[in-house]
Amino acid sequence: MSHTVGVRQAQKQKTRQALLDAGLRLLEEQSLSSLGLREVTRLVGVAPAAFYRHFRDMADLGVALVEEALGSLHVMIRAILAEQNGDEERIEGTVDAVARHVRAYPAHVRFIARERHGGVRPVREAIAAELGRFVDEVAAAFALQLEADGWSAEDIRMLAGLYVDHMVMTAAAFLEAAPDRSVAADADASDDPAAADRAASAAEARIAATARSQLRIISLGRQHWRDA
Amino acid sequence: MSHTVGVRQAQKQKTRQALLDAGLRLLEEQSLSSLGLREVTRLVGVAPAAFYRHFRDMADLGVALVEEALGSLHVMIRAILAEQNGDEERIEGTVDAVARHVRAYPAHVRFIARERHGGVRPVREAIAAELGRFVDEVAAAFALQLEADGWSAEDIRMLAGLYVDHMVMTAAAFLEAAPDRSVAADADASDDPAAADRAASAAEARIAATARSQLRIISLGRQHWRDA
DNA sequence: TGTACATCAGTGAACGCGCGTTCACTGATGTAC
DNA sequence: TGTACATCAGTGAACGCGCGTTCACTGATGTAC
Repeated sequence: MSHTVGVRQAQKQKTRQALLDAGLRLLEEQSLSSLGLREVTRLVGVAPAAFYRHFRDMADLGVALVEEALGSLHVMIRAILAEQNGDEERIEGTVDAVARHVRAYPAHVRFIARERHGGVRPVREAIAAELGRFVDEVAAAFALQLEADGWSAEDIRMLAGLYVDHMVMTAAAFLEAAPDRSVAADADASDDPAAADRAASAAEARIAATARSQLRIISLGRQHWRDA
Repeated sequence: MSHTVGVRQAQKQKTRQALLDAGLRLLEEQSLSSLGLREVTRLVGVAPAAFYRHFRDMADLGVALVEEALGSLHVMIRAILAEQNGDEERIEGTVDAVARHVRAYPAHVRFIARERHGGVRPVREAIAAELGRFVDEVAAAFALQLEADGWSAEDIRMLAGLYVDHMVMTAAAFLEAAPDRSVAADADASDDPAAADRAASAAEARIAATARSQLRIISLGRQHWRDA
């Protein structure tokens, strides 16, 4: 046990993570291109110059956040793809998993939705690359059953893309339904927080129902693809 | 002809439009929450304080841009919905219309894609409201044929939402394929601009083919919806 | 184990700069008679 | 038509402020012997 990783290195990692956490928190209410270095270091409680020991600039921190955010999503995707039930069960499982993921990591999901088309090129590219890997993964899982049905590799990827895009859109929709606790007075309810929660749950249920129906449409289309 | 609108009012409109144009141009490479008032007035060639004669702040200018950007889209949507050909023709017409729209108004499309989940709440809300109106319009057009087939209003809206979301995603994809002329040295080609154009066209054709296939999947799903 | 030196994460002060906002103003346009 | 006054889009100077970046530094941790 004499050589864990070194006290110094461990402390450095802790500071780095604190910077990422602070950045992610501040990004709930603004976009990356307007996030300030001093804002982040102030929230962590370190000197502004300390930032440079960990990141070249804000774009660099953003790319690190992409990896953090989409790494956890890979875990989720694999769990969904592992389910080998019927179509309806897989649809329910997918929408539930997305809903749970958004509840568990709202800030990460918001960050990805916001910066996917945001103003910082390296971050956009990192997200696009990561989502592309996603599509590959989903396509590989689909290939097992669809190749036997005569699907081309290109069509399988097309279908996988549709699924992944739909998941991202559904995640973003769930996010909009979640109550925004950072705002003192909200317009969409009285100042009763329980009522706001109930309204948010109802909105969530509606989004989930819509997402399931849309996945059913896509699933039906997939089943009849080779007939056409 | 003695009373056009008044010289003063016409001049004011011209300045307002110049501010919107300058803002939109600057937003091609950054997001609204980092766009500066002085940046915009500098590009137009007026004093910073002149901004306040037209907009309360940048969020206000952003909301005005939403109306400008999505107003022109309504025209496009109506044209697509007016086509009364077969499924395959409507799919081709839709994808072509999206491609043409992105070519004609790249900056507007980029702005909507970027700020749809961006860091400025009033702008997000304006975009959501406008896209909602879109969904209504598409749903109304679908209702004509689908109600007769036994579809519920809720399911029609669900399907319309899927179409609109797919169109927005396709538009964003076309945008990424377009050559970025603002960057001096681009990584994805030699410094031969014609080669870059050819690469962009190929990417565009690939995106269009994928989008058409995805619309076919959705269309097939729609046809078999009531069987299930 | 103890000592002498190297490393390097984080400090704190300083810098020049561009920002948003305010204000009293100017002078062309509009209006009343 | 001409005159006297009102309106108001745009000016330009000023303000205080927080920003990103640099630099020589400190002192705890790591390493060699």
